[in-house]
Amino acid sequence: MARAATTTDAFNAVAEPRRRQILDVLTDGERPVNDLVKALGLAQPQVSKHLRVLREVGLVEVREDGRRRLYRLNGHPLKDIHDWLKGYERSWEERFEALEDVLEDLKGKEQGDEFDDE
Amino acid sequence: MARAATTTDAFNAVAEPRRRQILDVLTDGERPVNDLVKALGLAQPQVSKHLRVLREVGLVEVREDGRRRLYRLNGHPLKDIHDWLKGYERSWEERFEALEDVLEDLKGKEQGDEFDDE
DNA sequence: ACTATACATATCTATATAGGAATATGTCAA
DNA sequence: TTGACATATTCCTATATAGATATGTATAGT
Repeated sequence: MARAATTTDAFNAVAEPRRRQILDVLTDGERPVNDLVKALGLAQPQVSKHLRVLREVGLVEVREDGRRRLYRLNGHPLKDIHDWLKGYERSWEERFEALEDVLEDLKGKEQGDEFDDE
Repeated sequence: MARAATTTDAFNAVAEPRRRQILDVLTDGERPVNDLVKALGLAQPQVSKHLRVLREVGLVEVREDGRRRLYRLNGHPLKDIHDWLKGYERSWEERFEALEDVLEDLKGKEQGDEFDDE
């Protein structure tokens, strides 16, 4: 199998830095493609393609305005990532590692047989 | 160019669901590879490869214990993702879209010329 | 010395990129 | 209607997967 498609979910979509940049710009509000092209310093077709990916995972929405298309942010899909990270917030906070070490000692050296029921 | 390597950063590493699963299991503490294999229901070589990716981005650390290798979580690299998401938390909260619509109206219909200085 | 166990690595294959370049589509303006 | 402008799509290519399979390496037990 190959890697999951970038359009699979928000996780895959925002793994690409350019796409995060696009979302960052859209934080300030609706923008036409041309603004994004200028902001990213990338060629227009590439920006359009990134926008397609973002659209497919629902991270942006489009609105037509004459010959321009105004893109706007929709953060909802990002909630999945945020929710997943919830369980890890402790793991990068100060003193977490020290705490872990203490727990480790208390627990009594070794383990790792919790799944041996097969 | 191709897609960025999975080992580029935490964003790319955790885009793969299996790797998130591995981290989830490690939340409960250090585990030997075999436990992860059983927990994921995946073949051992695949698990080892996922662990390699996680090791390369610093999301896990290893400790030798006889013929086993005990893997433990290191959440630090996840902070980058969390930090990036900080700027978006408002965007998925209740009533955000309604708020946006109001702001849009107040602002006066169209815009999109903030980058025309070229 | 054997053999089983635990884990890593190498090899193969199909697939989906990201960017570049060219082109298509649609809209506005004179 | 002709042309400039805004955006999307198509085609091309190099590359890195994820899983499957086979094999390598080290440690433990007898």
